Parts: sequence; structure tokens; C-alpha cells
Amino acid sequence: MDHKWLEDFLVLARERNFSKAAAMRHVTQPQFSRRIRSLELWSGAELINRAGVPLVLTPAGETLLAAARVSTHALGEARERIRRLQGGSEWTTLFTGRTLSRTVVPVWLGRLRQSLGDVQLRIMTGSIHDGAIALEQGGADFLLSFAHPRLALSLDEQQFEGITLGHDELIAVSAPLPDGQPRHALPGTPERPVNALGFAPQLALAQILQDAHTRAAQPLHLRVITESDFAESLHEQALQGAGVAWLPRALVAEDLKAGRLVLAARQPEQIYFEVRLYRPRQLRSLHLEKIWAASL
Amino acid sequence: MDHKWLEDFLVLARERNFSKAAAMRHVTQPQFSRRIRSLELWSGAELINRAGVPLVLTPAGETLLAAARVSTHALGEARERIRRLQGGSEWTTLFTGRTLSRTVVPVWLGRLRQSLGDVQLRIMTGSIHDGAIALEQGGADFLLSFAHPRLALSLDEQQFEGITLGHDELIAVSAPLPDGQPRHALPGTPERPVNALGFAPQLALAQILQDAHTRAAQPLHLRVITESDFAESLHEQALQGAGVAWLPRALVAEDLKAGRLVLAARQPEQIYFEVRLYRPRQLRSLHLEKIWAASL
DNA sequence: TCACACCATGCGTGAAGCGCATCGCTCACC
DNA sequence: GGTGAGCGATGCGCTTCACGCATGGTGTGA
Repeated sequence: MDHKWLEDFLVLARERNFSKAAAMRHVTQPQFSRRIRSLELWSGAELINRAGVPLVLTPAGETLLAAARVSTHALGEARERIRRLQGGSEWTTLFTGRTLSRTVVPVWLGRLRQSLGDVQLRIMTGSIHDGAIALEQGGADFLLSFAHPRLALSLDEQQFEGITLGHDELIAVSAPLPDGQPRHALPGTPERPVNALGFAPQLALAQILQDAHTRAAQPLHLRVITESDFAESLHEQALQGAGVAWLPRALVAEDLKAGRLVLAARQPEQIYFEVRLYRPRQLRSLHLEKIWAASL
Repeated sequence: MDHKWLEDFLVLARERNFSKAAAMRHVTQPQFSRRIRSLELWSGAELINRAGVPLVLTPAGETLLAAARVSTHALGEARERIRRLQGGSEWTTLFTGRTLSRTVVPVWLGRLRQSLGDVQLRIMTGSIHDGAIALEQGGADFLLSFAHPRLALSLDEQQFEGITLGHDELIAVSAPLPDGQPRHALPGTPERPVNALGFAPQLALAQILQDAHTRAAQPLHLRVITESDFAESLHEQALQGAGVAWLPRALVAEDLKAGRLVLAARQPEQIYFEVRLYRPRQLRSLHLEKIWAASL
């Protein structure tokens, strides 16, 4: 019996809707449905009467609901206390993506250390969904992620708050030819598409970029020759002249200045995005409050 | 987080010995070790100080121990109550093996129905380890299994009791030749080994048989041509003359009488085993008491 | 010093969880 | 009454990870 199932069940009991609950738990509806099914199998009874709308808990479901609350609360409490036991050294955990960990995090951390002195930070990287789960379950104190209308970061507004730490834009860059013109120039033609270096679709940047492309004024003709789940590797390949890559300006500012990279389009698009820091609204510790205040 | 981990941790906290606790939880020591490790990773702290002997819980471990007790108790209680909710119809769950479900169970059930009238029985089949877990966790009311010194059925004597329902023996049988002699006659020779139909090693019968072979007076020369985890399929193949099979007498008594099978050895070995019924000592319901009393 | 008890780790295998695509059912609205 | 939209269940292929086995490393007692 996975404890996840109980948390799923708690959400479902509140929402009384599989699809909504599934979204809140960051899984697909089919998988959520199967988890509830597993829980029913484990408990040996049908927990939910799916006939009516909205659906309703069976007596067995009510019984388990009470126990699930007790169990989840006890474990959450214990974990919190253990965190505090361990946290005597005031370690702070930040969940973020790999690109941000290279660009925004050092800047943010520099500001923090300037105002707060020594801050012990543990950085965890992973997908935006992993980050949401870590934040929800107390596995991380802060979540730093890209923010964009296209990105559905399904954090409960009631429980979590976010501030914008900064913003940037994705710009299409390419290595230059000897004459300074881009070696790979946008927009390309159907006959001669431009070699492109793309983000793996699970990345937040990929979704932002995808959105921009569908809204683009002029159509682009691309041939994606590399796809990577790590922006740095695309950066490296762009430097070597492999193709055009859309990268955060902060990541390539130096290279643009030095002429190692140039803009790949005459009229560059604005692919604006923000970087936001999230935290639970519930007060956790004075130390975390200080960090938050210093970030504002 | 798997709830199993918490139960593991409870046992470990009591036993203060990984190997012993692992045996009690019916897993290997390495896997048990990894489960505790997973729990430590989840809780974010070292739970156990492995340095000393016997090992000792860390403060974090003590914290989690209390929560694990609460959580496990709440869920166990809820499951029990759900069982009773469902159990209004007085369903009884029996865990057993597939072979026993074909041989002993019908007889036992016949006796029960003679003395108690209608008994609603849900039969679950699986390995002996699965059965032990089901019995321990309340997933089954009774466990019916083979009993033999070689079989380590690690049920806690304090919590569970067993009675012998019957006994039987494994006998080596073969389809006959037209003259009535066994088509596959034991013991065979090194040059001409006897075709044998064997049990898959995870089966209880395989272990009993293995034990008997190592103690055998005369060495056997076998060539295992089929291995199955289902005795019935070996039975079927024996009937078709594929080889010699060691099967419970109850399963082949009819065939022996009708001459469809004959004994494969001149001096058949006695491979005796018992069939035992186990239950939790704790009183569960009057209905289950009646069934137990009627089985004695 | 050796041997044993005990927990950790590497490895190959098989089961289970996962997302995607799709189906079947119910209910509301035209 | 037909039609479409919302909602939960199911089939499928893939990947991950939990498992047992074999072995390694360390501390304790003879």
C-alpha cells in the first residue's frame, strides 16, 4: 500500500471528481483512477459510489477517510519534526530546474548572502511536477521555476504563494560566419530549413518555445537535428555551429558580446518569460521568512 | 512512501536486528536493508544508528516510530472495520495453495457445510509467503498450507495457531505400459535416467520433495523434462505418459484404482506431509470461531 | 589471528506504475 | 429524441524500481 494512494483519496474525497483530483495530484486521470482502484482493492471494499454526480463516498470510504486523515497527519507531523531536528544547521532546500540552477540561482543566492550572510542551501533539480510535489510534501522549502501562461503549475493558491524574481527572454542564436552573419539564419525556407537545436518536450522552456512558435508572425522552417533535456548542451552545440538554438539571454549574453554567438533572426521575436519563486504560505521557520523577505 | 516500510520499521525497532526483522517480514536481509534505507531517504534523516550492537534508534527514528505506530494502527483499525462492514454477509476468506484448493479444501468445506450449513467462502491462492502476509495483515481469516519440517512457515507462534487437518503423502506415479508395468520406472540408471515431471522450486511441494530426495535410501537418476508451478498440469502430463511425477495420493487415488496410473517404484518411498490450518489467536468473530471449532 | 555475525552493495530479472489513446456511459441542451 | 460534452474505465507499450542472489566490508568475540 503506497501512502500516495491515501493522499489521492483525501483529495478525491474533497473534490468529488476524479479528473480534478488527478490534476491536483499531478497525474493523468487514468492513472489516478487506477490508484483509487488499488486502494479499494487493498481495503477490500468499494470506497466510492461512482454512480451519482457528484460522486459520493460509501460507508467503507468514510471509514477509511478518517483513518487516512489520522495517518497522513501523524506522518506529516513526524516528518516536520524530523526536519526541525535535522534543521538545527538551518539548511534550506530549493527545488529548481537545471537551467535555472545555472543562471538565476547564483544571482539570487549572491543577493541573499549579501544581505543575510551565510546561507546553507541544498539545491535539488528536476521537472516542474517533481518540484510541485516536493513543495507540497515538505521535501523542499522553495520552488524556483519558469512562469508562463502556457505552463500549468498547478499549485494550490490557498496554500502556496509566489513572487517574480526576474524575467528574461528566449532568443534565437547561432554561431557566426566569418563575416559576422549568422551561420544559421532564420526563418529558413521550406526547401532549405534551418538546423535547429530543440528542448526535450518535458522541459518548461520547450513549452514556452512551442507556444511562441504557434503565435509567430512569420512561419519558421526548421529541421531539428538535436533535442536535449539540458539547455547547456544545446548552448555548447550552438557555439560549435551546429544550428540555431533558443536560449535564455542570461545564458548567452557573454557569448553575444564576445561575438561567439549572434542573433539568428533579423527581427528577433520577444519570447518573454518570468522566473518565480514559490513557497508554502504556512510559516515554517524564521530563517525561511528571512530568506523570503530578502528575495522580495 | 510504501506503508510496508513503516511496518518494517516497527519490526526493526522491536527486534533491533536487521536479519531477524527481515525474516519476520518475509523478505531477504538485503531487501529489508534497502527498505529501511528508503524510509530514511523519505523521512530525510538517519533513523538508526547502526554502529552499536544492538543497534539503536536516533532521535529522528524515535519520532518516526511514534508516528508509524499511530499511522499503522489507524489504518489497521479502519481496515478491520471495513471488513466488518463488508462482512455482514459473513464471508470467510481462506488463503491456500492451488493444489490444496483442489484436494483438501473441498473435503474440509464439505465437513463444514454438513455441521454449519451454508458457509460463504472466498478462496485466495498464492505462495506460502503471500499467505503468511495475508493472514498477518487481516487479508485472510485462515491459511491452509502444507506443513513439513523443511518448510519454514514463519508465523509468530504468539499470534497464530494451527491445527492439522489431515495428512497425505507424495507418491511417484507413471502411466502404465500395456502389461501394467510403469512406463517410467524408478530408480533409473545414470545411463538411462527416468523422465521426471517436477514442481517449480517456489512450490511447497517442491521443497518437501527435494528434502525426501536428499534423504532417499537409493539414489534416483532423473531427467526433469517438465517443470510446472501447478500440480494439476503435471498430473495431466503423467496421465499422458510423459514421465514420472510425485503427486499427493489424494490427487491420484482415482487414477490408481482405475489403472490409468501406476506406482513408479517397486518399494515406494514414504514422503509424508501434513496439511495444517492456521488462524490468528485473537478472536475475530463468532462465525470464525464456529468454523474453527467445526474443523477440529 | 581467525572465524563468525551482520549490514551494505552490485547485478540481472520480472512485476508494477506510468502516460497516451480510446472506449462507454451519463447528463444537459438544442 | 438526437447530439455533443464531460467523466471515469480500459488497452497498450515503455520505463522504472523492487526483488532475490551472490558477494563485499566491518566489527566483535573466541
